[in-house]
Amino acid sequence: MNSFTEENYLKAIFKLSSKNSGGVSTNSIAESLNTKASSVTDMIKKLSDKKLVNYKKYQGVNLTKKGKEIAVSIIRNHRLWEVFLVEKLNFKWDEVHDLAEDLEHIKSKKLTDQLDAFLEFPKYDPHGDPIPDKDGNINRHQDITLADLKKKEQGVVVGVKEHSKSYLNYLENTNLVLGSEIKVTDIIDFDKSMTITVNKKQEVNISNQASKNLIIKKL
Amino acid sequence: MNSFTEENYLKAIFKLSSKNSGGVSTNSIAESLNTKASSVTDMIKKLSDKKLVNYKKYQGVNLTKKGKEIAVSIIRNHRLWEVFLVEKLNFKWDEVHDLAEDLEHIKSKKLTDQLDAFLEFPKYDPHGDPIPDKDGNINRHQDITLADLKKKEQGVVVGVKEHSKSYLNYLENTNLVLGSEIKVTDIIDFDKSMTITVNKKQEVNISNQASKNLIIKKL
DNA sequence: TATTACTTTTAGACTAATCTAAAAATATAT
DNA sequence: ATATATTTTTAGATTAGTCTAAAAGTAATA
Repeated sequence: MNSFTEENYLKAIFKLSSKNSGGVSTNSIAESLNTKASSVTDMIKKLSDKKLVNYKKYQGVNLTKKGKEIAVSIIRNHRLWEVFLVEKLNFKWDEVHDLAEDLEHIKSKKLTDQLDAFLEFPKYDPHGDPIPDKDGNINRHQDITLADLKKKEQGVVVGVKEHSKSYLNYLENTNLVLGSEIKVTDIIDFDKSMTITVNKKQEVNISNQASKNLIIKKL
Repeated sequence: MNSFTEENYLKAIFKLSSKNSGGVSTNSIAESLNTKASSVTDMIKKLSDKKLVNYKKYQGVNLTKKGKEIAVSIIRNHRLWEVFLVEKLNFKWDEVHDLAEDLEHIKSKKLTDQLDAFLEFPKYDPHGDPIPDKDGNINRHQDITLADLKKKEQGVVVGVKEHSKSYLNYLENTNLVLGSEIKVTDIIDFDKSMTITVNKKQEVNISNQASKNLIIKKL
């Protein structure tokens, strides 16, 4: 069995390696787990002994098949619990991350699969992140953000790239939730900020930093 | 914040002190947690420093008010999760203990209370154990077991004193589940084994060891 | 290509929780 | 009441995960 800590390392490595190709650096892992590079090196050695990562000194790491399977199953747990918390227990989308961070480590295939069934096999979590199925297949959506849209183009909000409470809160207050329809009415050349219409009624200004993190499906 | 381990000690002490009065002995804690007396002594010192138990060397321990509150809240979590697993996720009553053992340590008052509401404020868990309410009040039921009944007396199953998979399994196969009605038709003097009628149709023989662990409400 | 800067690893120390073995305290029994 | 048995505590080690500081390796730059 693997400890919570080991699982968190695997998850972090999985997320980092889907961003950039090549080996995942010690420093980037340390940063994403709020720990020190030396701790990461120690843990990497341990995971390497367990054949969960491939590792050559100074060359960064990559998950093995087995390591990837574990990472994906934890992500599946995490996202299913988030759906549960929002849909069944009336939590807001900005409140569920930390709890899911704990719940995800409860290891029971049966629990996960029954929860999945109870929730009627959701495909996305409350932030639009795709939920891996029983077999670990992930259904990623296109990586287009609001910032990629041009003047007069339209889209629907399908996800976020940033999960901080403050960002999610801001979005909710602006009615920019999953499913919201957006039309770009203007783009300021200077700072790339946008004026958009939300759900055909509300006019909103949005900074480039905010629009870059909002995943959109073009209409 | 307290570690999972500390919480498990508090829970064990709580359960042991409700059985016998006076200080809970080091050995009994060690036995109930499958650990060694020396480890218990160490942990007791730590809990004592945190003012969660009262401790005098060689005299056993007792929970302080604060320690008791923590223990009760963990038990509340445990039993609510058991209800969830059985009622919503279709687990059997003999499958839920170990999972609840993990889930109980997720510390969020909001999560617990919302779960309670979602389950419509259940009073008992799937084994008939009472669920403490928001304020920690526990609604214990009378401690009469099947073994206390005399010939021709009747009762309803309201709980179990033993939670092992094998015992619960045996009960289920004999239709001795919560709510089953029992009439004692015969008691063998030699070994105190009983012949009983379950739900007015089924005749069953039950050993004293088994009947002593079945909590009954007399009819 | 040498020097500087940055990243990664090693060495050694710390904390939490555990263990074994031995010592100290308490309980039991002749 | 004294010897014996049992329980509890102490002392010292071990393991997982972390840290700081220093050494080693890699990358970037003049």
